[in-house]
Amino acid sequence: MVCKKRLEYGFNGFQAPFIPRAPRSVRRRVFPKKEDHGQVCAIEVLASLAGKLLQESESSASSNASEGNHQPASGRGAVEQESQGEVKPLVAEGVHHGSCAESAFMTEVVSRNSNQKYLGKAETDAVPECTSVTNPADCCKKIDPNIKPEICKWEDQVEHYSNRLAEAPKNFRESYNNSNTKNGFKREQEAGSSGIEGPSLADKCSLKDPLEFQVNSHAISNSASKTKYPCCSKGTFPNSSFSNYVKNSKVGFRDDDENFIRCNKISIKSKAFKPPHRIARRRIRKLVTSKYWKAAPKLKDCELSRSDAGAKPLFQKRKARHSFERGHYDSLFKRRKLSNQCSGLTLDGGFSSESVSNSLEKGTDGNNPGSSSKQHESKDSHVKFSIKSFKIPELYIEVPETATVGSLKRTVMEAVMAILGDGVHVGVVLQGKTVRDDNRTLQQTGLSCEENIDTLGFTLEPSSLQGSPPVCVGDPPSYHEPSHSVRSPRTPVLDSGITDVLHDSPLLTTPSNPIESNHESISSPTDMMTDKVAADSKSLVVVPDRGTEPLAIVPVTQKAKRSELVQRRTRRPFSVSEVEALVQAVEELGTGRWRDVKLLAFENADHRTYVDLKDKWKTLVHTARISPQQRRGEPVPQELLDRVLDAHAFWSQHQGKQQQHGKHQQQPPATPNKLIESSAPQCLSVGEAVGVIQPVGTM
DNA sequence: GTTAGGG
DNA sequence: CCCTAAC
Repeated sequence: MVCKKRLEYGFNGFQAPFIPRAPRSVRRRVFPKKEDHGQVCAIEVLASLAGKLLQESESSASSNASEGNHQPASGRGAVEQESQGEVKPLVAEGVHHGSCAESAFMTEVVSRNSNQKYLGKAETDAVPECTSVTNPADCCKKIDPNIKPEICKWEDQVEHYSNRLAEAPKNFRESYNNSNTKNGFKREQEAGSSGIEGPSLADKCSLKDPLEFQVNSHAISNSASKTKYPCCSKGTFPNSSFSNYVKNSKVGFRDDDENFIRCNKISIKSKAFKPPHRIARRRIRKLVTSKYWKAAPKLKDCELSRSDAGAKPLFQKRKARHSFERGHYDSLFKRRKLSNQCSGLTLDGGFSSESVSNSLEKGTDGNNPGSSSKQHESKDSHVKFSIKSFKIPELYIEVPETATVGSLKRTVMEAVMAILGDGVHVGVVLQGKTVRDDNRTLQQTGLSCEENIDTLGFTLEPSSLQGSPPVCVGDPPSYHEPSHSVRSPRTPVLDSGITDVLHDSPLLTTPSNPIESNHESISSPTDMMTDKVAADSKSLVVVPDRGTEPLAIVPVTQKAKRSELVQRRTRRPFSVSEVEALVQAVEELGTGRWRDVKLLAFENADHRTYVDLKDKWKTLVHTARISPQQRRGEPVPQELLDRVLDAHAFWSQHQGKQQQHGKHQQQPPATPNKLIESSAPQCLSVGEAVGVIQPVGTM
């Protein structure tokens, strides 16, 4: 009996005050091509709001509120939901995650110019754009009509730069290296002169100014990663407001500054573009200090801006990295996988969470914190809902007694993300029945009458639920990335999924964009959620041990293990120049000295470990041996492959490991002719070799 | 911490 | 790329 005693937790739901925004990688799956925007935003709006409320009112009484359990309503932050989402979709989509809901909310509220109280804190955190508009109503007016055209332009722009990026990744690197830190590919130039590179790097460089590039790329990255479009036209914000915006460092939409870059051609140092959302996250970061936090964001940052050239901070702590992205894939996979395996459901069918209770409020705000939702019929016939939180009910997890709290958190997080991973829709339940007709008005539905308040509930429904089996929490086999073929071959730097995002976006059709910058949004949801779970322990209910009951639970030990080991690094195909450098280094140092190879040719490419180089060499050798037709990925010049074979043959037959003997060149069967020409005197001692090469790329 | 090799 | 065994 290896079975350890396990603790089962009935996850009666937890509050999700923050926007459980899934990482892009997931989001793209979550909202693929569908017209989900409206719904998505609805969730975010609601969730965001809930967050606000939660923050303001410490009331925790609602934790386990189940259907019908309504409590006094909070005085602030009611989400106004019009008959049918009007402004919401577009506006919200134009905003960037974290602030999405808020801003959407704000916009809506402001636009209506009513019920200031609803602004509450959100107001200050929300973005200023709309406030810069004299007449709030105008804001929305301007937004809607302009979005389309803006999108188009934006698209063009994105594509434009995307193409430029795609065609000159090395140029960028060079530019970057030349103008910035010492980072870079030491032997880039050397490689370029080897003839393998073809046209000189400089020639191909179409970017005159590195700065410009950075700014632009930044803009691109933002847009690309978001797959969203500007919420306001350039005409919406005067420059002044922009500068203010920057100065004040308010939480806001990144789109805004991007808009300015794009529309007004303002040349600002990239520094000025510290993503507002990052600022926004600050407060979150204060609350959540997870290891995931520290690692992921920075990592991404670097990867994005520095391409594959030396990026110091990269991969320093591989183990510590937690790419939410991957985790999501895992979750997704898990979910799908499990849904087929588990007979017992972990999630209450349909995931319908009566996590949102509600209450109706009359003419005035009750100001009673603690309610999950409130309904209010105001004079202007607006029904107001205040949803304090959504809960995910019926989530069962099981962990060993010896599991750590951290693993518990992760387990819960994974379970939750598995659920949210595919995207959720908001469902409305009235009197126990799901209201499916989206076209009915609240009035028609009976959502405007007090009598029904007690029986009104919002649910989170997996977008892909439709008749799908229940979701289970478990630990599926390791996740495998989709084959590369699925991905755009033009995504050289990161395959973070942006490509897919773009593809999936009904609004942006840019083929690909190697840049991504939405890092911080990647891990935050996780942490927030996990953190929340921990904090709101009330939502965790220990479920009596059910013994043999097949709850489809998987030992957390494995899960934990997986979670902690983080996920795969983003794949980063070697560029030809890198291969060239690798080949040359190996020619000089031989195989078996990967660390030296690394130091020699990839010292500044922190994302390439010596193991990577070794592996690459391995694949290179393999590639060189197979027919060109069987090769995939960026074609490696035959010349290089030849050199690979030569060098490999040479070193493999010369105890390559310690070419120390200095005499190993004594008639190497495959005397690497090229090896000789290539600059690597076979008799060169390590020291010499290094001495010769080291200086080359130093700069 | 490095290497070598299997996965 | 990851993971591990074996230095």
